[in-house]
Amino acid sequence: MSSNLHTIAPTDFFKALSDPTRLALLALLFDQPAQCVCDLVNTLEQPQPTVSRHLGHLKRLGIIDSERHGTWMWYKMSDTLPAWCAQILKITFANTNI
Amino acid sequence: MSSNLHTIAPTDFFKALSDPTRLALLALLFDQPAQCVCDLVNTLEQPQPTVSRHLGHLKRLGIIDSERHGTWMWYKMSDTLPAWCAQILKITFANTNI
DNA sequence: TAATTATATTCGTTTATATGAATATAATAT
DNA sequence: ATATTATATTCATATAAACGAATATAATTA
Repeated sequence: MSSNLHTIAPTDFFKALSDPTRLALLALLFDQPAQCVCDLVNTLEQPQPTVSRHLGHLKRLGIIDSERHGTWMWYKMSDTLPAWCAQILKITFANTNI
Repeated sequence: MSSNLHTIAPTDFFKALSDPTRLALLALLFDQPAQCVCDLVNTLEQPQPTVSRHLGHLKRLGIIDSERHGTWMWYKMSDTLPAWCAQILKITFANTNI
């Protein structure tokens, strides 16, 4: 057996998406393979601790994953993200201006 | 011209969906034509002021509409709810246990 | 008009969330 | 070992959300 999908409560998922910084982070990670924190900080023009905390929030929920490469931490969408979560993100980014 | 779709910020929409009571209210209203507050209170077994406040929240955002019939207030999904919002609700209720 | 039923709002308080500033940790290079 | 770079965490505080209890409003009926 391989990818057991992570479960996530809908209210937790929606709360994660209700913060502008977190939603912007997900928009950046959704199409790209992976990005390090410093790139995300540069793109969003938000303080590094702010970005780091929000990434931690998304990771604890199982929405994103991280992988260390030297001093860099690369973040990407979780491989085990439930399909309905991915569908919602896709619809959101296709239909709104984040 | 007819139904101008209401616009709604994604973060506001997701925040609305992040509360269990509000999400349960939307699940009840999503398939049914309309329901009065007392029915929603009975179904959810939550205090009337709590339900009323959450309905007010959803209405201010343009997610639901209300219509008075005598002393009863009937609530239903907004006719001008953006399509992407409706899609997200559909996916959510089809894939999770609210 | 008074009483009743249905719904909405206010008030005070609690709990949760987000943030800036500072600091800690972790890996790498010198 | 020290310095540097990248990232995470802590602390204190500010802001927002949610709730129970009480009260107000609105329509209806007697």
